[in-house]
Amino acid sequence: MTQTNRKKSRRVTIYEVAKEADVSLATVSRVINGSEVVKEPTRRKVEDAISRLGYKPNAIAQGLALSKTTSVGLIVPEASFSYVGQVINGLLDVAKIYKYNIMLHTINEGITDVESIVDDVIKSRVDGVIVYSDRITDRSISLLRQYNIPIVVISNRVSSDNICSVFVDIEKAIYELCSKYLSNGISDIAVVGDHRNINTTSMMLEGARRAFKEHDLKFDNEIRKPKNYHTTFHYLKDYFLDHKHQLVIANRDSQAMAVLNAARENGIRVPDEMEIVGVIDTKYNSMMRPQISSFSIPSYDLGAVSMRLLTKMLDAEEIADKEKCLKYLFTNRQTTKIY
Amino acid sequence: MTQTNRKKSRRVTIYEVAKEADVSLATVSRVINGSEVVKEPTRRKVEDAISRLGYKPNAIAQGLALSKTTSVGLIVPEASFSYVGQVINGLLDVAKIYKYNIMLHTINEGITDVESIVDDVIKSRVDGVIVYSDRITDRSISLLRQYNIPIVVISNRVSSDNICSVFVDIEKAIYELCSKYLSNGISDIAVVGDHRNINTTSMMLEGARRAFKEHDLKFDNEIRKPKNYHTTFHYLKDYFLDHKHQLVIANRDSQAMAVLNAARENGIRVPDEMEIVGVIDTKYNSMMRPQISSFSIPSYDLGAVSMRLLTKMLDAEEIADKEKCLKYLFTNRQTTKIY
DNA sequence: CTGAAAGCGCTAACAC
DNA sequence: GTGTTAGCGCTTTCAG
Repeated sequence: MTQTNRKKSRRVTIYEVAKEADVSLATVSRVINGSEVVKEPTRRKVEDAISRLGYKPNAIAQGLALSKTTSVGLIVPEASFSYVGQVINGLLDVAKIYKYNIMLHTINEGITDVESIVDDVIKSRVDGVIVYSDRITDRSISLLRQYNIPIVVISNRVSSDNICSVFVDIEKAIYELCSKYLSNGISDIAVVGDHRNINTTSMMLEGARRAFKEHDLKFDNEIRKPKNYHTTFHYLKDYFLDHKHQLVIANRDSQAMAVLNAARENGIRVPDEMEIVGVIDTKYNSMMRPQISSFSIPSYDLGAVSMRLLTKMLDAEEIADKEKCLKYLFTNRQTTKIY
Repeated sequence: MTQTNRKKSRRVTIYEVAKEADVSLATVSRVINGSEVVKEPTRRKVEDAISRLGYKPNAIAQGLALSKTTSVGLIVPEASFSYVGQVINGLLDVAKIYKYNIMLHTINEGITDVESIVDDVIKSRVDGVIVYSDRITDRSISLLRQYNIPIVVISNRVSSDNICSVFVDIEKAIYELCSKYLSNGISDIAVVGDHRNINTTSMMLEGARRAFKEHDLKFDNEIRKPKNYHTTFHYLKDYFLDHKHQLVIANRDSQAMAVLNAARENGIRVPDEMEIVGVIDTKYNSMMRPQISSFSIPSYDLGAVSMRLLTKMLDAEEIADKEKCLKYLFTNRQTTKIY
């Protein structure tokens, strides 16, 4: 680090570099943008000046000049970070590769209304937006679209002019699961509703209904329960007093855990008397005893693929498939006996 | 929404608003910045034009003009999002209030070196930075400081010219815990090392050592184990074959769970034969059976307080205490009998 | 109270 | 190859 001590604070600009290197600012610009036309000696002079001065291009000024910020907005639901975290990790890794920055926004029900987030997003002039929300309001999407900004929606199947989506076919997952159980003569199946993810819940229910219908049965075992773990747990403890399903399907890991704990504390043996399957897989599933069987939604990939898709949209590349459906697996652990 | 349909894409600028309202752009600027000096009728004209055109100020241009972006950089370690998520939530809520945007960066060991992140941060010209990392390199901090950008460090006690920090006194927490146990005649205490958080680990060890020293004992029971849950779990299962501590203290929730599972699967009764305490508390602690006793580090507050502190630094307000130590609590659950 | 004009730091034609 | 210059959209003196 042989950096001259500049006086307090003053950020060094392209002008100063130009003067230091005794060239015009255009040349400096060419160098920092890797233009091929600069002659080698000139380039060296400039690069020397840059490192001598510790110059870093001002992305804001670049953004203004290019009408391009190389940053994308990310909107995620608050709180449920253990799962969303994986999505974000995938997203950031890819963003890094393509040199995009991420502006993070969270939706917390009630407190931050979506409108105000969309407002911030628009003002910040990001090049694109990735929304991970179970229930995007058409309202906010259309607001975003008015500004003609490319959007990728995660976990919701939608697409149109400037919108792509990446998701997992939960309906099919649950359909297959239920079918398998029904074929084995097990038909007392319940699905735990997830208020924070209404859309996912309804996909789960649809999958169950379809499977039941094919077996000439009717599915109507949605356990509608309160919001978070504690209330869910207590609700279920009560509920299981007079409901003993053979299979219970839950969305998030914490819900599956609540089911498991409530069942066992009511003396219901898992998996002998009741089997449990989670949809979302986090590391906690295998830390429980018994370990909870679950689908493994590829959360990291959900993020990575979304970001990659967005970069394509931003480069105006041709997109073969605007609705990308990712594969899931089923991981059989200790709360199931049939699989 | 009575918004005229503008042609594709063209973002409306302050000039267009000015023309539409038949005033100068300076006046429009005054209006959007809430300047008091604009006469009411003029203001109305402008506001009408703004909503008619659906104008949103370009934050990038504002940023350039003001040399101020109203956005802050956030640097967090990758992955461990279930805990970090809470910190981020707190941070975002406060950021929202003070109208700051967050640019999210993650450090993933090996892949993204800190230098390149610092580089991005500087280029993006954020007004300030919040770093949540157990082990900030002095190198990167000093780089940031060269650019004279205010920094808040979470979970590490540091402060200087442009740096503040917010943390929890883990050393004291462990000291108190150990003291209590030692006073009760329990001295076979072990601390599980956390490779991802070396600094935290060393604070834990120091606390233990101090307590032991006061009882004229010497502490040297650090369980040095591999990185993630699975290997930790297997390592511990082996380890517990010939080590049966009376109290085991672990940092993250997943580690405490690994300890619990490994112990029980080796036939060690918890808490009768072995007690377990976690440092970080997440909802998963109380989903385990037995529920894991732990300190509750106020993660949300860690984020919220940090952001608030940063806003003060950015407003050049006087900061009474540059090193903010947050309170913790101990939550007694089912893996301890003494507390 | 409002308008004109000079930047903020950089890019991209367009000259030379 | 390299320099000149006109913006990108907004804020802020400084006049009037």
